[in-house]
Amino acid sequence: MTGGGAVAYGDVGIELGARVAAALRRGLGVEITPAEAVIRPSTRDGVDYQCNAAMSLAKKVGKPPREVARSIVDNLDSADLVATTEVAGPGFVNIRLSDAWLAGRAAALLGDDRLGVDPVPDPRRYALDYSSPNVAKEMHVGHLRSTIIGDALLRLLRFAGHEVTPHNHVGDWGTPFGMLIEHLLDEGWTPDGGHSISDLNGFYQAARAKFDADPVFADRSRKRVVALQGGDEATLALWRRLVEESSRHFQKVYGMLGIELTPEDMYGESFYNPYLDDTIADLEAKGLTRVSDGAVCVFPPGFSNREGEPLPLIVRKGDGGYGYATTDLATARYWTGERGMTDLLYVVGTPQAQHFAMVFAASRMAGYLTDDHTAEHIGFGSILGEDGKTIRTRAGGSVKLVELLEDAVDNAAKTVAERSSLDADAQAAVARAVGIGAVKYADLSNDREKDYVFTWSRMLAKEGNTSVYLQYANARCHSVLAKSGTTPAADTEVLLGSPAERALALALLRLPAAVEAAATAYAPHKLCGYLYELATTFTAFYDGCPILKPDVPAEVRASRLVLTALTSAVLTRGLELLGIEAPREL
RNA sequence: GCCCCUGUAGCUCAGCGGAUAGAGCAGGAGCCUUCUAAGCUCUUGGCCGCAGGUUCGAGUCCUGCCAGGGGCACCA
Repeated sequence: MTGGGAVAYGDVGIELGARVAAALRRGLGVEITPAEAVIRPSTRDGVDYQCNAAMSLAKKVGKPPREVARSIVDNLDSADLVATTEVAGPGFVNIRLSDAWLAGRAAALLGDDRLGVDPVPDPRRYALDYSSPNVAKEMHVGHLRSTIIGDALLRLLRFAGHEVTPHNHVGDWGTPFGMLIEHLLDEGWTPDGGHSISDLNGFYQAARAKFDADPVFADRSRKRVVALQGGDEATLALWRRLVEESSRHFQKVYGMLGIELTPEDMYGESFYNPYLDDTIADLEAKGLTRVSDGAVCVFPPGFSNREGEPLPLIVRKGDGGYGYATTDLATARYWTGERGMTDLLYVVGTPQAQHFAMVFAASRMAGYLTDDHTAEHIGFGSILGEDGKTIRTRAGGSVKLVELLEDAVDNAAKTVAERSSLDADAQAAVARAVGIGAVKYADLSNDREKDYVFTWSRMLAKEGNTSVYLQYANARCHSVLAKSGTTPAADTEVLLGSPAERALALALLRLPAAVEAAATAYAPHKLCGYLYELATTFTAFYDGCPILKPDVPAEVRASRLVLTALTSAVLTRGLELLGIEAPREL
């Protein structure tokens, strides 16, 4: 018996939970789900998993917790996978898996592309909003977290078995474009191209400066906004050039970061422009709007302003223009209505929490979100400098993403040059993998909702819980595998003769639980934590269990090579889910 | 004033209502004629902000307080 139904591998905890649930049904006539069996990995010596269900069930069943635990143990039909059980403390059931089952389960992972992770039985259709840079502005550290976290979630959710459509809510519309286009014309641009902007920030700042200093220019700019929004073709042509120019910059950054977003994923503010009037008309038709201080508003219940009065979501401003609330409502309506998505995710900083709460509330009032939909603001904290304040350059400006990434790669290159014996090209590739990986891992390994302090020393750290540690462990795997001159065969028997081997097999089987935890909580750091544990477990194995030494028996050597190959496969897959490269050699 | 988030080792952080709260960094002591020392082993270091409550059991849930951050009508 290896689990029930379609579940071929899955999570060991769920498997054990199912056995415990059966035992409770058999022994005490109690019905619980496998999850309610509260199976947790144990940190105690000689114990692999513990079941904590007995204590909470005691009252319901009317028996002392230890007696419930005793009943679980006595009725457990698990001779195939459990070696020993014991009732301990107030009513814990300590479980040690059988070596044979563990070995068999580990061996079965070889050649399994999904490494034991079953696709979710109930796939959802996600629309995932992330990155969201602004046209005509260089990407800065403020965009880093949304981009990295969003991309990791895209990979994680897809691997978990969901359908995910990313959409990049680029800031490509609004009043600033009047001045930007006028400035473009002053610079001699034509709609036909042949121009480029080497310094997007400089371009924006120059336009801004002229707007502030020159009333004539400011006036032209305002007229240009009207022309743009009125659909003037010549103006639109220039606007498109500006968007293209910026898009080139975004793609450069995405390329450096290894982000999967493409120009096809761009659903900028302008995209929703044609939907805005209709959305407002729809809200009005449903009687959800009220004019307040000249603005058309929706008042979702439960929100109040400084004076304790109802807080509006402004759908049409007093001057007739649209705010971001309008766009966000149209966005929700579009992705659920026209694209049939079931779950909307927005990877946007936590300061926007109230805004999204209001947009979701209004979307439910309008029926854009129903009981069949979920909408979630995937908030994240700010990146702080070492002074605990929002990170800035010494000059007080925002830190450019390109420069930050180049610094990270340069720094990695120095270390690579000191330690690597690879040729120059390969070293450059490794430096990119290590440098970019370090930036991403430093971000992803923290709980995304909290602010995190950015320090170069930690971001570029080569020790401890870092991406390099994982990459290094993986490279060691590949090194051994290459030296072995063989490829572990799928039917190789896995032998767990030492605690280190056993611990490694156990760790390898925990990928499904890690993926599930990370995907359901939209929390990549949970996967990071697991991968780091796996890597430390492997390193202990690597340290204590010779693989290729001459005195190692052939069957032990073959088994250890399987464990090594599996470790590499899990690390590589895990890093891929985080969007981090796993070079075969460092 | 109201709402949201955060407070865990010197620092940066994990911690799923469960047993003696874990990592990394920094500090201390060791380990390379041996598969990658970007590594390993050992070690020092905790009134989990404070006070109550719920629970068989609370860092975790509830209430109050303190401290820090953020948000609170036409910028997104």
